Amino acid sequence: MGNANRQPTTISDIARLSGVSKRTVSRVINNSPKVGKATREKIQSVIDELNYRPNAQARGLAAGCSYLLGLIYDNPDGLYIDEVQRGVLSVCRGLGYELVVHPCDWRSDTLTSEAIGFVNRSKLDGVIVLPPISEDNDLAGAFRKAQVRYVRLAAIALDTADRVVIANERSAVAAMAEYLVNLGHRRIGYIAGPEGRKSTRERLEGFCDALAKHGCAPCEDMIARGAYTFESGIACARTLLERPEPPTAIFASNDEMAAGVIYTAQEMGMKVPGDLSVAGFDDSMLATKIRPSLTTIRRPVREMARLATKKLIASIDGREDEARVGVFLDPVLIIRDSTRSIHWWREVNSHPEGS
Amino acid sequence: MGNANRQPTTISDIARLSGVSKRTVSRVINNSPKVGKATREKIQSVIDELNYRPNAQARGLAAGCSYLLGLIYDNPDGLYIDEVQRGVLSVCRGLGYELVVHPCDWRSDTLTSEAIGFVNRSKLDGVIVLPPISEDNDLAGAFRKAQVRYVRLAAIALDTADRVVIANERSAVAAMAEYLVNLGHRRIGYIAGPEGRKSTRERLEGFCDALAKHGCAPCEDMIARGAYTFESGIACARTLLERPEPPTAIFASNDEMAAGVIYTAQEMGMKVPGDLSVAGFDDSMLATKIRPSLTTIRRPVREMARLATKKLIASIDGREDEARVGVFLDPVLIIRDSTRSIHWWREVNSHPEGS
DNA sequence: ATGAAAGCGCTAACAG
DNA sequence: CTGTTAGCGCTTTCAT
Repeated sequence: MGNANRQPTTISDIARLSGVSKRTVSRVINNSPKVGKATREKIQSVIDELNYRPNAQARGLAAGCSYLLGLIYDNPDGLYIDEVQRGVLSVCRGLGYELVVHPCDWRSDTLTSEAIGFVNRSKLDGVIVLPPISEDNDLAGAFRKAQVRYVRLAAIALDTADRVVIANERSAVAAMAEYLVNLGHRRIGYIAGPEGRKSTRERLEGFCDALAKHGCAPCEDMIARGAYTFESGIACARTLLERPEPPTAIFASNDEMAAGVIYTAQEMGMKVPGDLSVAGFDDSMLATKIRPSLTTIRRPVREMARLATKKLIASIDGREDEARVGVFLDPVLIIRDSTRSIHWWREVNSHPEGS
Repeated sequence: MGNANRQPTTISDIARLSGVSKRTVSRVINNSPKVGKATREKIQSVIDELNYRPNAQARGLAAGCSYLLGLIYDNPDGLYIDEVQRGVLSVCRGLGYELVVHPCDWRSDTLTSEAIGFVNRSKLDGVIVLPPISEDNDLAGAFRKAQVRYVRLAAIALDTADRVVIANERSAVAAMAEYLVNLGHRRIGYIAGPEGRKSTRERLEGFCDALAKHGCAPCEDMIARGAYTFESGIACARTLLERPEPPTAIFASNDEMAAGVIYTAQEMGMKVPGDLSVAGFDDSMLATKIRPSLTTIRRPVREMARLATKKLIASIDGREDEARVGVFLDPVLIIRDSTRSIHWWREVNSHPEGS
């Protein structure tokens, strides 16, 4: 009160008003243990009273860091991005980090140099990389060479434990396969994502392996290749359903395509789930807003983002051991109205007999 | 070549290697005109050769800026957020600015102090504020008092021209009203958003005024109050459709609620658009993925974000006149399959007779 | 047109 | 436990 100065408070003000040196104030700011209790409290009270906040630029310049994290992605799914950002920020809060976002073009030849430039320009302390860019090992290599800390979100183990957080999609799709088999389905269609992504293969293999394990011949001609779009879901559904022996269930590897499948089936006069069970992947906003609501798989996106951020900050702080804990997170199978037992009126026993 | 040093190049390196002082290098970096042509070229060549990039932290600390913009919002719609971010970044690119994101809680009592803290901590050069927080005049006032530059995205003119970009929602909903009237509808239901937001009122008034202008008694008992959710759309639709004289068309003030209306109508055995026309607002991803596809209104979100960013940076650069140009952007009416003439088999003449 | 020198606000040896 | 003293890399008066 009184000196309502326009100039923001600095560490020198705090030092002067507390009757100590800047060094000691600095210690309090940085939670150094080597400060007397009384001194610390005195300083803290002055800090609180003036609502002092250290200047991150100056801090960074002196300490060689920025308290800035970066988020690098080329993913058209705004909901996924938003979810990740909120997860990241939920752990940044209180740790004093801020998040700088960087959507970019996966296919650009300058992806790597741009990414490095992004990090250097703002002196980012670390970056989190989202799929599908996270699958780019060249980029990861460039980061390592440039001494840029990073953590990737992925579906498979493509880096060391301190640099990756993995949604165990293989086990998730396996659970889906089992679920469908237990519902009595034997002819099960699969709509894959675009080629070239590792997670596409991971989901497909995981699904087929699980089917095989349950005695269903791996689904060779029951596989269609989509593009993660509604329209491609329609096209693939048509292909699958026009076969002489059409599937009784279709698992599309994302919700948009699954929505396309339901639409197509209904257009063709089939009832979902009566004549055809349909399942998706993502638990997107679509899942509960189409009829029937969609059985799907939900990745713990926000949790993954939180974990990735914790790892990254642990690594920045030099707590390398902590940066290594926790890698795999399990997606969960969400059963809604688009799937049904093939003989639902008979009450199928759904206990798996093997294992 | 040769001195592949791990230390990043600094301005001093450039100065030494070019045989000039740091001051002159600084002039070149900042495009000062007062540098001899020969000197400039010499320095530039050294800069290029070493691929030197000035340290943004140091630059900011010395110059009192950060080349960082902030984005403040409390909006659950991830797609909207993502769209805005991409818009903002598309103009940041090349101007050397980065974007720091800050989702927060609208209702928190500490919203203002947190927002100011956010800006001060990272010494942001300016912030863009999204609805509904952008409607908070206390926050805006606090920003002005704290000398924080900002631009708000909004639906009404709640600030000076250099501080706001407006989607003309009033004219957009008026166009929708006109469209529905021209289809022959007279009993038109309206599902409003939650109270307390100015844009809620703006849309409602704009719609009713337009109806009145076309001779439809303003829709008093045809108005239901939703919450921008699918479920609330269902509830409101039920209310509206169970009236003795149900509407022949319903305009829901966002797509989610419109989807709920379509769902409910179909549940009740009505055909959309045969028995009931339905329209939404947002052109969300839902719009093309439900059946029938949704007639709706699309705001130029990305364009608004771009314009807001241009204004903000113009203001930062002191080009105040430039910061004032362009305020209103027009949403567009998108006609799909969920609306139809009330007498569609008769070929209604859709030319408005007034005007 | 160019340079010398004083900081921006903070951290970090290195004493004491 | 606390203070002194240099910088971090850049901008910016003020001279020349």
